[in-house]
Amino acid sequence: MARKSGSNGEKTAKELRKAATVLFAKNGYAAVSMRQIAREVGVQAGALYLYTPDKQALLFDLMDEHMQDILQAWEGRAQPHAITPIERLKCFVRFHIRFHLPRADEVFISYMELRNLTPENFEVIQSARRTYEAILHDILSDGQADGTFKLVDTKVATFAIIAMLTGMNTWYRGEGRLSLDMVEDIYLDMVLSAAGAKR
Amino acid sequence: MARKSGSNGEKTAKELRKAATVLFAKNGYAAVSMRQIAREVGVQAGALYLYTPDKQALLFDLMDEHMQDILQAWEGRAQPHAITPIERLKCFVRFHIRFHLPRADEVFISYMELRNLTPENFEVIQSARRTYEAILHDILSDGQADGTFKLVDTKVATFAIIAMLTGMNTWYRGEGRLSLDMVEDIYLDMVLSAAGAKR
DNA sequence: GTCTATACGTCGATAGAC
DNA sequence: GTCTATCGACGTATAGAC
Repeated sequence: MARKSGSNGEKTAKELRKAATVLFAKNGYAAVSMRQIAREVGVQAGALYLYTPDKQALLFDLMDEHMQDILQAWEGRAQPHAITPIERLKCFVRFHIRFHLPRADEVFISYMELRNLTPENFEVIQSARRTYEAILHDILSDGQADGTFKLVDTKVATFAIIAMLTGMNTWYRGEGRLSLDMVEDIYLDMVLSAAGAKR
Repeated sequence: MARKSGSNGEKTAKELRKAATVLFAKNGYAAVSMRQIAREVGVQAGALYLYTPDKQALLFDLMDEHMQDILQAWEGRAQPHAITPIERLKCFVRFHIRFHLPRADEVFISYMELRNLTPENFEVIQSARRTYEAILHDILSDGQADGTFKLVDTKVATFAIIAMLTGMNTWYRGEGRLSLDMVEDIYLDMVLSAAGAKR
């Protein structure tokens, strides 16, 4: 990375976020130093403090932005109001996969670095996560009520389905034998079956 | 923790492993210092190096022992040879849940601290994990072959089911509204349905 | 906006007394 | 088997020059 000169504030701010995301995901928040991040950005460590009050705020901002992005992306998705629970569930599964897969680093951080947040910051992120889980839970509850789904417990099913879907990030790489469309169909099939819906 | 005097080697060794497990799980390997661990054990930091050559070996030993424990527990489980794929799958799900739930710290470490292993140590742990995943994959393949299961892809299903089951560790606490037996039944139901098996 | 220099603490690991 | 003392490196964060 070459040194910069002159005014680069906006660009540096963006590069800082990107470098921190990559390094935190790869090595973990606690194992990454501000000096490492600065080296990646191409500035000295002290200059980073023009863009973040401290390292903790940097982590929190990355996680908070990620959670806000998810919720906003869901609100503004293409299909605003599917009719049946089964269509809504399909819509959710596709959304989850398509949103999470291209953001492997952000997803990884948001799951792995929860324990490195201060209690106050932790609560904010957890609250956003609960909001997201509630989206799926509402779908399952509605489908359960009208007989579309046959679940023993909708709350457990919410956790199970999200864990199953997010787990894809740990193994899927675009270069493998399966295209994104194929994987999407495979997970759709398993989720609908797990929910007790006929296909 | 009270100070010790006299010969306590064996006891200290065990306490070291326990303290490291708890602290690594709670705060992360990189964020925990040898001094913290020593304080928990009740000795000075230097004394820890009688029991481990360095911090990395300590992490690896914990993870390796955990993986070996899983594999040995599976080999020596009560039901040595179930007949049908469906019974074998039920057996696996019950085993996974019953083994992982009481070992929340070890499971957490084994998933979260992979990136803090040296490449050589990482390969050892990954190999053990693949061995474990192959157990489930064999069951799914056999059931697929004889028509018991209806899966689009048994490899993806292996990842999906393990992620779903292990995800339980992130939310289940014994004090909630659901007993272990109930949760086991809920997950059994979802796994069998996801595999396309009739109940 | 970025640099250099630095304060000050803590880290992993070792040496040698007991 | 454990202690105290210590080494050299590195951590976050700040101050002040340019």
